[in-house]
Amino acid sequence: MDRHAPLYEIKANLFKALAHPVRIRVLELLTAEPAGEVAVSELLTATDLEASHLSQHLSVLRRHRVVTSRRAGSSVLYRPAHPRIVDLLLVAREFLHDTIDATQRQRDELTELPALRA
Amino acid sequence: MDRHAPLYEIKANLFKALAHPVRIRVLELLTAEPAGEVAVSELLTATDLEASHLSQHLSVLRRHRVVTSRRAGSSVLYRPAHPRIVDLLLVAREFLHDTIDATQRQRDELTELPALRA
DNA sequence: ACCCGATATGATGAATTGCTCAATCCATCA
DNA sequence: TGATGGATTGAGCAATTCATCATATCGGGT
Repeated sequence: MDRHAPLYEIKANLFKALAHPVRIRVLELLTAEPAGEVAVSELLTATDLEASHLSQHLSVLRRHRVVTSRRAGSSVLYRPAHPRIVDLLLVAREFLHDTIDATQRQRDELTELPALRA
Repeated sequence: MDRHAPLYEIKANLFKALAHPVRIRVLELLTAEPAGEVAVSELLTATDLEASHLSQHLSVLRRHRVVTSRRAGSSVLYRPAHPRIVDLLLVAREFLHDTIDATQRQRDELTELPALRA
């Protein structure tokens, strides 16, 4: 991969790997599963994507070692490659929760004050 | 921003905001500072970028509420907008630490075994 | 061996993002 | 107010990433 690049570049690449709605969706499906493993076929029905399209995103996640896969007969099972990946999603969620709340409050104030003036 | 999009899309956008080496570098400078605040001028000398270039990246970080800024006289100070942002970088670092270690070991094995055969 | 369902890869044009340069804004100080 | 240093914004082109389609691979069953 890019192991010989400066650390901030490697880190940026990791975030790049996560920077797509389909890939986030896949990761959330993987982390939601108690078994920890999900078959491509399940991802396919859950996301309603074209097979090759999903496969390309899975390939990105694999290339960045965010997930690992193993064959089980004719199907392929994916799982998060490391517990920290799950953590990243959780921390992101906490951040967004607080941030969206704050901007919501801000918006509420903005839409409320003019009303009081009327 | 994009508050009315599905959550996985919002999350992807957050990671997009982090998905660039310059922005990672800036965030690391911000989180390294015990004062918690760093002036644009300092970022400028630390990163050795063109002012407008840095400014564009700061703008991305602001737009996604990853950092906040305030004016102090003629200069502008930036800081991480939320403790979770710092956490994201730390978790990413842990993940990369483990992952790079693992691939390094793998590579070592690969380069070692052929040698033994000779 | 052949076929079939499941998954992965490769190539192409479309869309997004990043970089460079010029222009603008904003605060300070003379 | 005019000039100056610090920071931001906007426009145009280059580079990257995405979606779609066609093709290829891999296992399992016949």
